Amino acid sequence: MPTGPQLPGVERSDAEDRIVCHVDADCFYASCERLREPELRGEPVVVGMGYEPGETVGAVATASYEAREFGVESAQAISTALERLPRRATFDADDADLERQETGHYRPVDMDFYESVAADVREILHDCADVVREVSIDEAYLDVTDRTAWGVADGFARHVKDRIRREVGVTVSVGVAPTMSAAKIASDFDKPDGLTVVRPGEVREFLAPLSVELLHGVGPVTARELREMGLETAEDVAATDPKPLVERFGERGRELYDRARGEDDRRVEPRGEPKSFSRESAFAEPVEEPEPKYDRIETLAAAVADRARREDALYRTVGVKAVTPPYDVNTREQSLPGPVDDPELVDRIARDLFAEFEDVAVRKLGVRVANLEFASSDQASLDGWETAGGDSRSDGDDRSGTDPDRSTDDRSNRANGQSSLTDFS
DNA sequence: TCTGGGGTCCTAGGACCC
DNA sequence: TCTGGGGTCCTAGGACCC
Repeated sequence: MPTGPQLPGVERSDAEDRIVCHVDADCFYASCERLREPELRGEPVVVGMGYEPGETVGAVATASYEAREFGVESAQAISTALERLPRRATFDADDADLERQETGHYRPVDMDFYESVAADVREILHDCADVVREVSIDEAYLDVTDRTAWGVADGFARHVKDRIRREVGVTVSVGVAPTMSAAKIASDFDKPDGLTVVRPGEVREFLAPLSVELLHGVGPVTARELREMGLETAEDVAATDPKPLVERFGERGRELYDRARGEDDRRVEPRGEPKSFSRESAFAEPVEEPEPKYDRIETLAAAVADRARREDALYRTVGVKAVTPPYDVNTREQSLPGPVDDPELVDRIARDLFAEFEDVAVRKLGVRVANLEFASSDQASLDGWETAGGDSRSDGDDRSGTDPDRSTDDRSNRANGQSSLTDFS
C-alpha cells in the first residue's frame, strides 16, 4: 500500500491498516491420516494421543467432522469416544452397511508424519507472505499487506487455499482482517474449508454477535465470570465500562475490552526461540510406590535433556510437575547460577524436587527445563568453546543438585564469559 | 469433561539490592 | 533505629491455547 510522505525517521503509525491472514488447517491430524490412507476420506476418523491400536486409553487429539457428528470431541477420553463411536471392525465381511456407518477409524498420533506435511504447508505460506508467524503445527498468521489489497483480498486468500489443497492435499480455513485477533476469529467463522474477509471498519460489527468464549484468551473460567458480570457477547464487552474488567482481570481485562472493540496493535512477527521444553506422562492409574515414579522421572528427565541438547539449548532452570488426585497440579523448580547442558544434573535435580511427592499418589509426572539460552545458532565463533564448556560440566561435576547457590562456580563464569564476549563483538 | 501432552503468558509474594 | 520507593529475580499456581 502506498503511503504518503513521511517525516524522516518517523515510523509508519501503529494504527495503519495491515492485512493479516490467519490460516488454520481443518482437523489437521485426521487430514494427514487421509493423505496416506485415502480410504479414510468421508469416513469418521479419530486420532488419539497416548492411544495404541486396539486399546481404550488415551485422549482424542483430533476428530474429523464426520466423527464429531457422533459427539466425539477434542481432548475427550478415547474410552468416551469409543462409546459414542465404536471402532470399525477390520475385515469383517458380515458387517452390515448400517452398522458400518456408525463406526469410526481410530489411529494413533504420528507427529513425525504430521510434521512433514506441516513443513510442506509452511513452505507455501512463506511463499505467499513476507512475514509468517507459526503458532502451532496447523496454524499461522501472515502479514500480507504488501502482497494484496482489500479489494482483492478474498481472491488472494482463495489462492493460498488452492495452493495448499493442490500441492499438499489438505484443506485450510482462512480469515483475513486488519488485526491478528480478528483474522483468527474470521478463520474459525466458516470452518471447514472456510474463507472469511473482515474489512477495516467492519471488525466490531463482525464480532458483535459472537459469544464471549469465541474471543481468543477467554476460556471456561473467564467466560463464566463474564457472564456473571452480565456480558454474553463481544458487543456486550465492547460496550461496557472497561474499569470493572480491568479491576477483575488486570491486563487481560484491558486486552479483552480492546479486542472486543476490534482494537489490536500487534504486528505479525516470526516466533522467537522457545522458552521451555517439557515432557510429561500419565500413569494408567494413580501410583503410590516411589519406585515407578522415580523411574518415570528418570525417563522424562533424560528425554528433556536430550531434546535440549538436540536443539542446542542451555538451560538454567529445572522443574518437575506432579499431578495428584483428584487433579491437583503441583510444580517445583530450581534455578542454577548459570546455563548448563548436563543431563545428569537434570536427573539429579528432578529427583530432588520430586522427593516430597515420593509417598503420595500421583497420576501424572512432568519434567521441564527453562530459562533457555541458544548459543550456537548465530555465534559460530563460540561453538567450540561452548561445547568444551558443556563437556567439562558433565565430567567433573561433583556438585550436589541441592546446593546451586554457590555464586562463583564455573557455570556462572561461563555465562559471564559468554556475555562479555558477545558485548565485545 | 473424571482428565493427554506440549507450550505461553500473567500474577503475586518474598528475597534482595540500591 | 525506623522508614520510603523502585527494580529484578525466583518460585508456585492458574488460565489458556492447540
